[in-house]
Amino acid sequence: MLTTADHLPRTKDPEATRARLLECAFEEIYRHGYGGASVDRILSQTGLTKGALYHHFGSKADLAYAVIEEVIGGKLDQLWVAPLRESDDPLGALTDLLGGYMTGEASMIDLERGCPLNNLTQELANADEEFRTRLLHVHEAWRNGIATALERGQAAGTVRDDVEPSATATFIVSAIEGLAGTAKSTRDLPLVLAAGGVLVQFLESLRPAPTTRRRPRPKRH
Amino acid sequence: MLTTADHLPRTKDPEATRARLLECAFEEIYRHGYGGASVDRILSQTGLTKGALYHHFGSKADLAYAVIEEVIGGKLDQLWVAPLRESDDPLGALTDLLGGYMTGEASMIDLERGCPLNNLTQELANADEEFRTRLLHVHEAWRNGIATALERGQAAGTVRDDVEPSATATFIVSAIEGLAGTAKSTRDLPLVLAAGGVLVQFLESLRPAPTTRRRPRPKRH
Amino acid sequence: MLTTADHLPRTKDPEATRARLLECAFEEIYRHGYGGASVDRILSQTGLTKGALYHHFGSKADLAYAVIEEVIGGKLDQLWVAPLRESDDPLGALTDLLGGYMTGEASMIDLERGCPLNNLTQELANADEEFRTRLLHVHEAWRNGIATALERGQAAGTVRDDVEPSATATFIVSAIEGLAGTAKSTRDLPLVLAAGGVLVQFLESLRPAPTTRRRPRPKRH
Amino acid sequence: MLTTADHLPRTKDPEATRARLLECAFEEIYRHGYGGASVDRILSQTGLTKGALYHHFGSKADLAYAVIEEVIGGKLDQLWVAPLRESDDPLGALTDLLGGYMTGEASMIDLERGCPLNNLTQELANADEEFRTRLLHVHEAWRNGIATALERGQAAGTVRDDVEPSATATFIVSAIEGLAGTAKSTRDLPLVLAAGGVLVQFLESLRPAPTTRRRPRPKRH
DNA sequence: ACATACGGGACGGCCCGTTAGT
DNA sequence: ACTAACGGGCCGTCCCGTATGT
Repeated sequence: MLTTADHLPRTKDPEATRARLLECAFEEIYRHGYGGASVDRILSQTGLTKGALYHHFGSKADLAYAVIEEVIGGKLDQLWVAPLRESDDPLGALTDLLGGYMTGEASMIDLERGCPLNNLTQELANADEEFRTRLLHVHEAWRNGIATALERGQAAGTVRDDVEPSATATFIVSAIEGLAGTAKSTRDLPLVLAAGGVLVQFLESLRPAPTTRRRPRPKRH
Repeated sequence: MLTTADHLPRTKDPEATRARLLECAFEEIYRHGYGGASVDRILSQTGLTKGALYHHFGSKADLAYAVIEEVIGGKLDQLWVAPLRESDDPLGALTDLLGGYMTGEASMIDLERGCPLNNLTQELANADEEFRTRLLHVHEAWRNGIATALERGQAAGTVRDDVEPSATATFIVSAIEGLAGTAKSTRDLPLVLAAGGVLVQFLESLRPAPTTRRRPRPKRH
Repeated sequence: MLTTADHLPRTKDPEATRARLLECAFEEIYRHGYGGASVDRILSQTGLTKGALYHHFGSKADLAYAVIEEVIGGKLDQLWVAPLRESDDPLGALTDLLGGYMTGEASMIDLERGCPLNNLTQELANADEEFRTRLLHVHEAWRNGIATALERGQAAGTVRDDVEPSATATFIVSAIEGLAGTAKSTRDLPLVLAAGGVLVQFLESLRPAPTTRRRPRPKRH
Repeated sequence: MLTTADHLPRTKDPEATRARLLECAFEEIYRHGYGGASVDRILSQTGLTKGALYHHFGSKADLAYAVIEEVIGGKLDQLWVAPLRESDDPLGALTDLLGGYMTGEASMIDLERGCPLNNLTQELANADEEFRTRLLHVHEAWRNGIATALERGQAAGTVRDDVEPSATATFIVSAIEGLAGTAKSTRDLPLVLAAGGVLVQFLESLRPAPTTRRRPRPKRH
């Protein structure tokens, strides 16, 4: 019998259990969708059993709600919203994010499985009002993050004044989700990159026309 | 007109039976997705039984394959591809289609249920290779239709020469699908219309710069 | 239109159709048992359809009845009963048949699939009285064939007089069927041959004790 | 004896539930074969539901595997193998077993339904390799039990030395199974008893020839 | 906090047989 | 004599949730 060492994942560590359930549930739902996700499969992967799950979450739906808000919402904020908060050049920042995520590995959107947010939205938005609300909040956070950044860009002079932040942000988000869907169905990376290039061109077109003087090309770290 | 009304659902009319199955299956899948679609529900709505379905289609998957190729592919061609085939001004035609479908009733994309093609793509593209292939073909027909129209527009002088038809067509399709997804989750028609307006602006930006003379604004029927 | 040549398997040749159905049905039932036999599979192998089958046979059971009586009964008579009819030395004849069939290829009993008669008996004898009756008739024909041959052997002096023909014939048939079952489960040909050798020894033990003179070893063609 | 009668079917008694499922499944399969056995019928007889079965056994096949190994294997060992283990006179012991089981009620082989082991072997041996393996193990246990007993008999002088234990045991098992099949199809008890008498005669013929003294007729309990 | 046993329902597959038609 | 469309039912699988126990 050990005297201490009680900080390790002991048999009873509700916080860690909950986190493991959330993570595995996210993976399962990402792969198979909500309807296709199997509670038993999640359990067998976590090594837990029914009792544990239904202790932490009231139902499969409750589990999915938490996945949407905590896991997906968290990842989206970290990947797409937070980077914009610090920049005065939202268009450049978005271009960087697009470039990084489409080619890189740290993206929420992978080529084969699409965007988890988009996947769930397509599957559940019109089936269950509760789901739609939660998904909507995540979407709104995304749109608002971009819209706010665009406004800040306008204040900083890196975005044209005649750009409507809300509509444009909505369009940008829609385009990104659409590209993710295209990636998922085609699995044709060059094609998606080319289409992403068109999006970047669109973003560039939102910059103020270069004055006769110098253009205030902002820094991109 | 024939004296005997032989076009009515006679006791044995395999063609009509098949068509009814396809139509009901499309509705069911549109509403609940493929996984959530219930064969029994389709049957009870058509008034047919298992035997009939199993005679015309080997499985639920076969039924869905036919829905994708015949129903969805057919509607998409009719709504989005055919109208472009006759026009030399693809940007104007697309603008009209967007305007008509987003506000109108004849669209494949309704506000609450999204785009059936996109729905199925999100659900099945990475789960089943067979499905992905069929969905891909429909997607390609759409993209190719737009790309070809853009090329024709370039030849006719209504589209800038530096536009890459394939990448741009892919982007346009992605944006449309993305807008449909946004519509589905927000159900906020004004917001979607505004974002659609941004897409229209983008399309306009693909027109050749007006020469010193006047631009040959093409007719829009 | 041909003037003659009407003896070829024309599109309508009920006799040939019936025969094809019987043969395919035998194969299917042999492989999968009666319950596991699929009418549709039989049909697809014959190239015929439901209508043809149910024209010739009233039901799946009727088809199986005909298989039992005509196909199985026929083969059994040809393989096990007819050869005994011409011999005055049933023990020698049975030994030859055993040797030939167990090693040879012309047997009704193949190593992997067992004896079709036995298979059906095990499956159906206690489930359906109608089946039991038909199977019983075939069994009786077999037993009677051997019993009669034993009696003839007794008259000819090649079989001991204290042998009870009926009981002994029943035992012999049982042992053969049992060996077939063992073959089916073990697929161990040497083992089955060895056990068959024991049966042959048993048969030899039924010969009259050799008199002081010479034994009348009968001819085996 | 415990004060609390905890051996009664409490609300949760997985062992008893499993046993009930096995017993009912054995009966159902005995009556209808594996293919004809209905899971729902088993459930309705046990009073349990799908969930319980699926918890204890992964599938209908898994249930049948357990029936073969535990129920049939157990009964066979108890009825045919164990009694031989204590005897130095296997031929006498087998004769007793044959006599007792063929007329008695405690037999695994009843007149109408045949031997459950044989039934399953005929139905499944060539259809499913997994089944064949399990059935083979039970068969082998039976054959080995008799073969070992014959060897012990040879050592004790109750069995002729020129008897090949393995081949003879295989033949005996085959003959018993064959008789069971005959019983099933004829339902003619006198006939089967007479044929069984022939088997007994064969067994007697395996005894050593009586020496000039008297044969040490062994005790039969 | 977590495990095991179990309830109960719904779904897709498949199959046998009939009927309308040729 | 034979085809093809269709009826209608049953089966095994699987799944989510609860109840009981520790």
